[in-house]
Amino acid sequence: IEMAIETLQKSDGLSTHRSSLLNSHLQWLLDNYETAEGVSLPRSTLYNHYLRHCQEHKLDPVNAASFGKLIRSIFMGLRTRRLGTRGNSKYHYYGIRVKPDSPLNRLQEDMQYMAMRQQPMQQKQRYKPMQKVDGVGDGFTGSGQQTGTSVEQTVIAQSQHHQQFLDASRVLPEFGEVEISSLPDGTTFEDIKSLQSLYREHCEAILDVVVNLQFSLIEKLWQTFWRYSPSAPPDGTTITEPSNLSEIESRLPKGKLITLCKNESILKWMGNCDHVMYQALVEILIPDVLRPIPSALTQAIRNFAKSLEGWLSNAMNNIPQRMIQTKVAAVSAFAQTLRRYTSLNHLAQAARAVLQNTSQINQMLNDLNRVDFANVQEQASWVCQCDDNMVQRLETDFKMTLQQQSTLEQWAAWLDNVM
Amino acid sequence: IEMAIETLQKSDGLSTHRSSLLNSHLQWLLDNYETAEGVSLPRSTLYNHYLRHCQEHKLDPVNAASFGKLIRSIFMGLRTRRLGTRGNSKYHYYGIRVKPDSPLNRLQEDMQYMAMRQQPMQQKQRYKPMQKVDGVGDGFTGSGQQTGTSVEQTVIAQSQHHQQFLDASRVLPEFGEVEISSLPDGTTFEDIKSLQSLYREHCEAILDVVVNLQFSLIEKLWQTFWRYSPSAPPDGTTITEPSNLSEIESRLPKGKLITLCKNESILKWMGNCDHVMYQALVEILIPDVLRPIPSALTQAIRNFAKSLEGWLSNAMNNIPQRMIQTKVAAVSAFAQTLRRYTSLNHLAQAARAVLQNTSQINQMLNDLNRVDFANVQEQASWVCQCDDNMVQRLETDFKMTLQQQSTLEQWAAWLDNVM
DNA sequence: CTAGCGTTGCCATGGCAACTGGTG
DNA sequence: CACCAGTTGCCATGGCAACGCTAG
Repeated sequence: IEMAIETLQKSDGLSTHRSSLLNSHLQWLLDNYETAEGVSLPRSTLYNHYLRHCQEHKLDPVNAASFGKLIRSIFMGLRTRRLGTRGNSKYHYYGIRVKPDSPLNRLQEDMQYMAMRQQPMQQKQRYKPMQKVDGVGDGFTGSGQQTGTSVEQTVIAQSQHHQQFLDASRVLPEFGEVEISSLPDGTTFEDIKSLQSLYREHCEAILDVVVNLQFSLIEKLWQTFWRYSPSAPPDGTTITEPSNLSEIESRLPKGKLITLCKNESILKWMGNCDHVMYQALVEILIPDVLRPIPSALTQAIRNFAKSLEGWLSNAMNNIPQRMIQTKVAAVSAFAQTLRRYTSLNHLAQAARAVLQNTSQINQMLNDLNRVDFANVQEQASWVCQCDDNMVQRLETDFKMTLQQQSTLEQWAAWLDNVM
Repeated sequence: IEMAIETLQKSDGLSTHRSSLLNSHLQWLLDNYETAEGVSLPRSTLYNHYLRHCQEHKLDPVNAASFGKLIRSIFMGLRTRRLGTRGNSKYHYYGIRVKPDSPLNRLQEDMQYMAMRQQPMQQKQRYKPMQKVDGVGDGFTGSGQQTGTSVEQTVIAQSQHHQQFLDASRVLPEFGEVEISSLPDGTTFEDIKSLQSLYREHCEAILDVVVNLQFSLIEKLWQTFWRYSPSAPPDGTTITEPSNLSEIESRLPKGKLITLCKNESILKWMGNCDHVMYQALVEILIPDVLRPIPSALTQAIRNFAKSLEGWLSNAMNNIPQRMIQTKVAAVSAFAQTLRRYTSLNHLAQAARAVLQNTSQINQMLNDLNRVDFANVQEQASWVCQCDDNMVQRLETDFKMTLQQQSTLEQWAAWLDNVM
């Protein structure tokens, strides 16, 4: 609103000679961001958006520090905060947000990752608590404040955009049948059939929400399936999903479920199912340990992993111990795997950075020596007794050494050899 | 003086429970540094001193930022400056210096380097301008201000400390004889002998000052040898070294020197001598391209290299062109080599840092996985169908992969193989 | 007068330690 | 109450650009 004034003032005061460049950046910033109280945006996010914008428009970007100056000169009164879990704090601009109608809202950094995964979105309406999109980001968006970029929001915006289908029933391998020796007392073969299909659908629903990264919905799914009834109903539990619950209850009453849970064969079968499902989930969340994963997603996954065990054991509070133990053990292993994979992924990214750095330094070295070689050839007569031919051989040799990603020690050996 | 107050106040206000630690650091700081106007100290120097002090006293050091707090709480009113040549600026504390009587004055950071080079010091009094130690740091201590750490000062303090001998005549290889076909007009065989021995001594003197890193003295040496007489004597040239000059003049008059300089054989011979000498100098300055060299020394060497050509051509202003050209070409090549080697050294250090970083990350990875393997073995039954044996084999395999400094790609292959 | 260079202001980012609010 | 974890103040370091001086 009143920023137009600042804008003009700024662009007049500073640019004049390179106004085209600055104005382009400026316009883009004004088009996509606005001041807003109480919200913050990670600096890196903003800067990355800017870098992408520059790349797309073939502008050469300024560095982060200068970009910071620009931002602060446009959006006055920005404060700085450092948010994130302990030891992972990131710098944020506090007092700015992406404009609600900005294309950046659907082109978040996670997009590239989600796009690489071929498998968005579109949930089948199954036994899933109906929940508003903007009511979800409750427990796992970092430390819980509005950072302006919730993974779930992003992803969901995307799913609405892409409208692609992913059929959980196709992704999730078959579960196999219960191999039961004798029916438990008071149950029929039909009940077992019901359990099988119900559990299959339950697992597909879980897979659905995981595909959509709506991790927090899992808790509700579990509670629904395991007929969770809080020992002391805390507040007005607005009868959540009566339809789903009653449908489930009609297909397999809670009593029978509990009976079946005590059966050894059922236990074994469900363990196998979980195994299959969790493997599928890992595949979905981290299809390739080496592929970069946006840190927001990593964080979300780790928080997810942290919550899993608690959710499950809580949801199953009325189920026989044996079953709880089996399933909680499985989910713990799953959580552990998620933690391990995200750690590995993180390390892989770090390692990649370091290696690229190495390459860059080698490249520098190479360049430096290339430049020098002209000179070396002049000096050849006095530096050593070698002729130009020799020097060129050396050069080739050197390049080869570089290309094979030589370690410093190999390089030392090479130098020793030469000098 | 009035800092004792600050001291007590500080140590009372802050420490109380870990007073021993703080007081130790504090006492050391107060013993070795004092506020002083108009001088600055590189922060890294100060911090390195501190680190050494901690190492020697088995105290665990605080990080640079916290150390900064400490310093500023003790020496009030420190300002910060960034000094150094363009692109090489370093942060300094402005308003503090090493106490004149502090042992740090003779134990500067360069010591470790000088100690590694086995070859200090003790100059033979040859045709070298007598110069006071504290009058030397004129042209190459960075940007010339008093940074409190002149390489030359350091080195000389050291030489006085070590009192070791290095005989330039032993380090410098033999020069060989002049192979002359016919004596130039007006010269005798004796003159040639004189030139040979004079030049040999001259070169040994050069080697001496280079060993002592007193680079700025070289100019005077050249001027003396080449009978430099400024076209317009600028100011009261207080008859510098009349003894040396007159001795040289008596052994080989300037006229004969000039005559000899026109002789092709002499030219060739002197070129060879220079070649030998410069190689020796390179050996002395940079005996091992891969060994870390303190940045102050690198900088000094580079400045030295920058000055060389100018000094020589200026000193030889009364000498025949042909000789000047030959010798200036040689010294240029020498300067170029110095530049190249210092660059290489710098890059080597950078590369080493990067590689160590890589190793560290690999180490982390290794640790992480080691921790995990206990867990993995529990999970083995469900994560995959492999038994513990298999897991252990994997672990070994993984370690091997790490040890061979695998690149990320190799590592990727390994992971692919496993997962 | 211009080009080069040291210096410095402003911004970024990151570590540590102190503070603080929620939790067993 | 102790403890944990997010937040923030203070300091470090480093890049870029603007400023001012000096030498050609």
